[in-house]
Amino acid sequence: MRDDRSVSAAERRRMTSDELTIWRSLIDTTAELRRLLGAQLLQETSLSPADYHVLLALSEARDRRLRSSELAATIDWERSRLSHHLARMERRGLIRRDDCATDNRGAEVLLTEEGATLFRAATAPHMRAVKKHFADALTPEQFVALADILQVLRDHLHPELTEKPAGGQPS
Amino acid sequence: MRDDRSVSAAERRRMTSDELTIWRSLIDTTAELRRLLGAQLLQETSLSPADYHVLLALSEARDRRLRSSELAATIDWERSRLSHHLARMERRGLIRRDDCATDNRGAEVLLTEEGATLFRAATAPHMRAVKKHFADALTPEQFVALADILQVLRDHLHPELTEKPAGGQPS
DNA sequence: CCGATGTAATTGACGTGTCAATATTGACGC
DNA sequence: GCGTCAATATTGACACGTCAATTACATCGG
Repeated sequence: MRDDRSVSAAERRRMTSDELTIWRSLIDTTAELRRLLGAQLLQETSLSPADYHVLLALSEARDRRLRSSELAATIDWERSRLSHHLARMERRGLIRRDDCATDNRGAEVLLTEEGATLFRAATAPHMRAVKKHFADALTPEQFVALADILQVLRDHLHPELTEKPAGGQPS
Repeated sequence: MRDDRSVSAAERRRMTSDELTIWRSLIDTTAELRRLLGAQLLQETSLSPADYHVLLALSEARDRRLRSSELAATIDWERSRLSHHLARMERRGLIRRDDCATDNRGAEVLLTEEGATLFRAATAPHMRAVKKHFADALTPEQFVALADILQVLRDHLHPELTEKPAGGQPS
């Protein structure tokens, strides 16, 4: 019903300077939010946002351990990036890498006690910071609008993943 | 009239899991957009987003030259970051650094012919890419809503810069 | 069993960003 | 002029990210 808007009309026009301004504002504002929250996280917990992301995935995994490639898939990182980062985290004692029992190529990444403790201690302050600098600024209506906008942007980026509106709702 | 919303009510509640989801979606989606457009820019023009940002500021400057610190202020970068990046750009012949005539401490950064040419060639493809992956996805109403949301977020980040709404409403 | 092919994970090189030192020079008071 | 302090710009050390090899093992056809 609105599927064809993005591929038929409005394709030939140039981008408005207003639209460009909003694009830059989006990039700049999100960058500033990331910097602010990242710096605060690092200062209060000695964990970088990347550390936090890895620890979050590990702490939610069964037995707090994951194959390296599953971890990469979970947080949508390139393997190489993860390898480098795990090396740094291992040096700091946040995680450990064991040889995998069922596949001698593989490694299993697991949370150390220190990693788990640091992550637990980081969660609440980080949530508070996100609330303070992001969530507290917006009205409920704005949250709805933003969620809608982000959904549209993601669908536009991944047209192949967009569900056909033909079938019914899952329960 | 709505100034006190952010400092009085709603301060004690915890953040909703919906709000957290939207936060993560905002960070992830903007990151993906940056990555996609950055990769495309780099591939088509051999300019990184950072290069582009620097060249944009320089090409809009009087005589296509700026004091290093003014350039840093214009694009809101730390001086050190700019120094490092200018060194890399100078190595590639995109810019040059001359001693400043009026202040022997300073340096003036200026666009080379090659830098100017590359930047001109990069502009149109980059605009097209932003339009394709961002602007074409949103309705006019969504642009308005997004601009509003970003304004609120920026005001929330910089309360000191927010104009007093003392005067009457604009029409 | 063996060789070709594929997959898991790591490594090295290099561009990028931040922070904490540096020089070096201007500006100001005396 | 001279000492002090601030401003300009750079540098070095290191964390982070990407890309292109590389290593080591699994898998499969024969």
